[in-house]
Amino acid sequence: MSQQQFDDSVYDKYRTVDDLGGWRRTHHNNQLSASDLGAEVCLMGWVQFRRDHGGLIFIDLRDREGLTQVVFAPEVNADALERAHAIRSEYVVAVKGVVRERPEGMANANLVTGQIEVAVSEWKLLGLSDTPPFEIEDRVEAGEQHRLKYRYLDLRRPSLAGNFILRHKACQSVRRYLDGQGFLEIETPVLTKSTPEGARDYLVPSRLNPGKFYALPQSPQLFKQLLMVSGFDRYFQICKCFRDEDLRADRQPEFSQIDIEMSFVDEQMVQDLAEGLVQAMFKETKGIDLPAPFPRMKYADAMRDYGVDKPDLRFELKHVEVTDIFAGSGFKVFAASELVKVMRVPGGAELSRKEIDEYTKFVEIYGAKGLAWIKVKEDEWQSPIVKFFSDEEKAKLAERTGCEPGDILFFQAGPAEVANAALGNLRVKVGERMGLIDQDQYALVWITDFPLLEYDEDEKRFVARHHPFTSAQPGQMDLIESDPAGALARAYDLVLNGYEVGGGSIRNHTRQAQEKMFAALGIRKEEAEDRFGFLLEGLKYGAPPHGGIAFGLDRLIMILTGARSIRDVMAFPKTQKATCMMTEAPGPVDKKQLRELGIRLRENTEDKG
RNA sequence: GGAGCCGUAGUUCAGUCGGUUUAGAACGCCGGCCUGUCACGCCGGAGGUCGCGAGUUCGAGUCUCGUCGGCUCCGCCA
Repeated sequence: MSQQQFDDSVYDKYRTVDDLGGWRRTHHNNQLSASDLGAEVCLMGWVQFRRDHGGLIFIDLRDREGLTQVVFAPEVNADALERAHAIRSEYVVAVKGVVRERPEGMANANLVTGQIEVAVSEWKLLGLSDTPPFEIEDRVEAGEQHRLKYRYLDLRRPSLAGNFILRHKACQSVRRYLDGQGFLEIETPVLTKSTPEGARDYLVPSRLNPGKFYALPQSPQLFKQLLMVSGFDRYFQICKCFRDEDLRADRQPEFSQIDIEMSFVDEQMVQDLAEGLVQAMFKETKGIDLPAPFPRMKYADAMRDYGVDKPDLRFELKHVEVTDIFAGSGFKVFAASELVKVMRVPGGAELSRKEIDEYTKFVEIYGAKGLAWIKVKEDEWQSPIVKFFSDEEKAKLAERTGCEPGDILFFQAGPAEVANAALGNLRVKVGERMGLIDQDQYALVWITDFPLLEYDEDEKRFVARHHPFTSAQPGQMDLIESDPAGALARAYDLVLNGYEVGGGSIRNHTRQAQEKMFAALGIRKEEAEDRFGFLLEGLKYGAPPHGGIAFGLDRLIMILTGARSIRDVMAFPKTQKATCMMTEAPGPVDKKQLRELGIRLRENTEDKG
């Protein structure tokens, strides 16, 4: 018999109750201390551990707050002890008893309640439990497959439960802070209109309008802008957003956003507000005082120094551009490249050949052809490529990088996009390897001055880098036509430890500017009217200058809790194939439902009913 | 759309070059003993479609192909 079994008779035998019988819980399991000695208390919770000594039984009783040891002793109630032999892991019990000090030397320093125990005078079995499919403990991590199928059990683990307690506190701090700043919390529709520009939409068929579909919002962007036209002045919402794209450790198809929009503001005002919000969140969840203002970095500088637009500033390892040094070099690989960058890693000469080979494989993921390197030794440069360099090139390289014996230099050469991505991501990997990352540090930075547009090779047109409602920087509106790639946006991202945790912009608040933007994106007038007509219409009637920001709540909580995945801060997350292991969503639907919606499935598509 | 890692007892894993018995360990589970444990301890026990399907081979947990599932990443994510 692998699983413990029980039937209805167990309820009778151990006197399971159907209700509380008037019992009232007096404390959570983290609350009792030496100051409660002698108090008569009633605790309820789940059985974490049972230590049955025959004549004496200890149970660690768990609830979401913590553990308390309760003891069944014959001198207190022999009958209660006798019945307690049947208690098993995860049974739900209620106990009544007196708080008493543990015997001399028996305190448990690992437990908040370790000074005391509750001597059980009476207890009730409130619920039985099968043996759980995995042990509900922080020490043992079950496979994700099991954890997601039995998510409600996984959520009992203190570390995971703690993530949600922190998440709750963070949300409350946001609401308190924004309320104090004069914001109104207003809800926007979840059933809305598909505006296929950007991510794929989740579609919802309309029964009353056969052949037509709602879309779930990728963000409440247009609604919040129109709330500014309404005159609400300052709006926020903690809302679900939906994007039908592939998943990552930090990306789920439905996720939560702290969505903010403000009227009569510029970039500085939105950023000031955002900094105050993040400060409040850190203070109230972790007790951390973040210094403000957060540093600013231009997009172009981030790309130049770090190769990515979301640099992890907990450590240095800046890139150095050396394209010019090798412009006419005899080393053709470098000479012919659009961009040549070097990353000096202090002390990196200790890296083994095996590690360098792994890094080479790593950068190939980003399209790099290879990974050139130089180990700087006292009297020589050890490297497979240095023999191709002239003395002048070597001298300039040494001067530009400031390299010293014991360092390693990593090179990337190629198209700028590839070289940046490869060396930028390698930077993080090497930073971890060299122990440069302080896990307790929170490095925030605003990335500003993004390009407004970028060329999309697949669509053969320019697309908005942020979104099409972002305004161009003052005086740059005309660039949209003359030099689309050169125009800068009034957009800003907030980056925390290498994660984009927020992004926003000042919007186009005139119809003219917005129409010009659509034109630059190759969206015809009729098309713009069809898709965004309600926005353009709204902008006709006195739209105030406005802008805002949206924070990725899940990512923020992930970083605050130190979770490795966004899934660990979402109660019921989806798998990489966007399915739910617990409910088995998405699932087939009845033919009747489809008929009502006017939808017919392809012959080979699975259905039922 | 693509690349990589993984799938063996309820769970977490080990399983060497394809060959030694009945595929192991730990935890959990079941039974017994136990009055100061706290991941209690001691004794005993049960528990396996090696994800699934083909193939190679005298012989497959191990090799090959396919397939399903989980994870990480590239593309994608205004």
